[in-house]
Amino acid sequence: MNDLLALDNQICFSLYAANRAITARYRPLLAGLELTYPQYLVMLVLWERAQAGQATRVSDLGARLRLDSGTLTPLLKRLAMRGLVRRERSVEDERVVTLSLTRQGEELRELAERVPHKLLCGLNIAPERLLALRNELNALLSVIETPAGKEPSA
Amino acid sequence: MNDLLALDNQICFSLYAANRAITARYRPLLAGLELTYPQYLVMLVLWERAQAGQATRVSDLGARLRLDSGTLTPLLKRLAMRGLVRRERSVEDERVVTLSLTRQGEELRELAERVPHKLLCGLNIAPERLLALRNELNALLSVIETPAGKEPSA
DNA sequence: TTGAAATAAATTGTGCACAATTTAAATGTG
DNA sequence: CACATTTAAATTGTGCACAATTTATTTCAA
Repeated sequence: MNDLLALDNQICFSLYAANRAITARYRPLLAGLELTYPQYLVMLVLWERAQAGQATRVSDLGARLRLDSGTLTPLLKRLAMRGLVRRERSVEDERVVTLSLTRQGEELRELAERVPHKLLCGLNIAPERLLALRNELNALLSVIETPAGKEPSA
Repeated sequence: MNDLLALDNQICFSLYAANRAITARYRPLLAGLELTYPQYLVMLVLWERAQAGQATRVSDLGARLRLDSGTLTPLLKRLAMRGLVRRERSVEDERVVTLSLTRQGEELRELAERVPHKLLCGLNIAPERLLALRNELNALLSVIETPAGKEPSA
C-alpha cells in the first residue's frame, strides 16, 4: 500500500526535522552573541528597519515573523533586560509599544554580520541549491497563507 | 550591499516560517484526534513499527524523530494517560522503556488515515511539487546531519 | 568480583509557540 | 456626550525543544 501515513511520506516531517537541524546549526554561532534563534530573527528585523529609518511596533514584528504578542512580549522583555532593545509606549497611541535599538543593540549587528557566512561554510551545500530551496519554501508559505479560494492575482 | 543579513535572504527564516505554517494547517485536522503535532509524529512512528512487528523503545523514537527523552518522556506520559500508549520497563534491560499501542491507540489510526489527504486538498499546490520539496529537504537534512569532513560514501 | 565507564530514561530549568482571556486605549455610532 | 466595538499588547496556561544533570542499570576491565 502506497502509505500516505508513513512518516517518510509526510512533507510535514521533512520540514520539521530540517528546521530543527538548521536551528541547531545556528545555535553555536548565535551563542557568541548570546542570542537564541528567535531572538536573532527579531534582531534581524529591528536592524533592517532601523537601517531603513522605520520605527517598529510589536505588531510590525508580529506581521513579519508571524508571531503574536504572547511570544514576542516576553522575548522582547529579555532583549530589553539585556540592554539591546528599548520598549516604549507610543505617545500618540498608548496601546502601541514602539521598539528601538540601544547603542549596544546596534553594535551587536557587526558580530551578527559574520553569522550567515559561517553557517554557509559549515554546510557543504551549493549556495544556489539553498537559494532554490528558499524560493520553494517561500512559494509554499505564500500558498499556505493565501486564504482558501483566492486565485493568485493574475 | 548584497545584504546577507536581511531576513529575506536567510534560508533559516523560510524554513522556520514554512514549518510553523504547515503545522498550523495540521492543527485543526489533528484536533479531531485530540493530538498535537508532535504527538501525531510519535503515533506515526508507533503505527509504522507496530505494523512491521517491531517493538519500539523510547530511544528508537528519539532516533527517528531526532528528539531526546527530555521531550519524549512527558509527551509519552500524556499519550499513556490518554490510553493510547503503554510504557513498560523492559524485563531484559531495566534501563529501557518499551512502548506499545493500546487497542485505542491502534484504532486511532483509522481516523489518522484521512489526515494526509485532507491536508493536501486544503493546500492547493501540485503534489509533485511537494514531493520535490520533500526530497530537497531530506537531502538538506542528511547534509546537515553528516559530520563535517565526511564525503558522501562514493 | 568489584569498581569505573557507558547507557537509557527521567528530571530540572529556560525559552519559545500559541490559544484564550484580560486590560487599556482608541474609534465609531446613536 | 455615552457607550458599544475595535485594536494593541499583556497575561495565563499548556505543550513542546533542548541543555544539563540525575538516577538506575548494565557492561567492561583490572
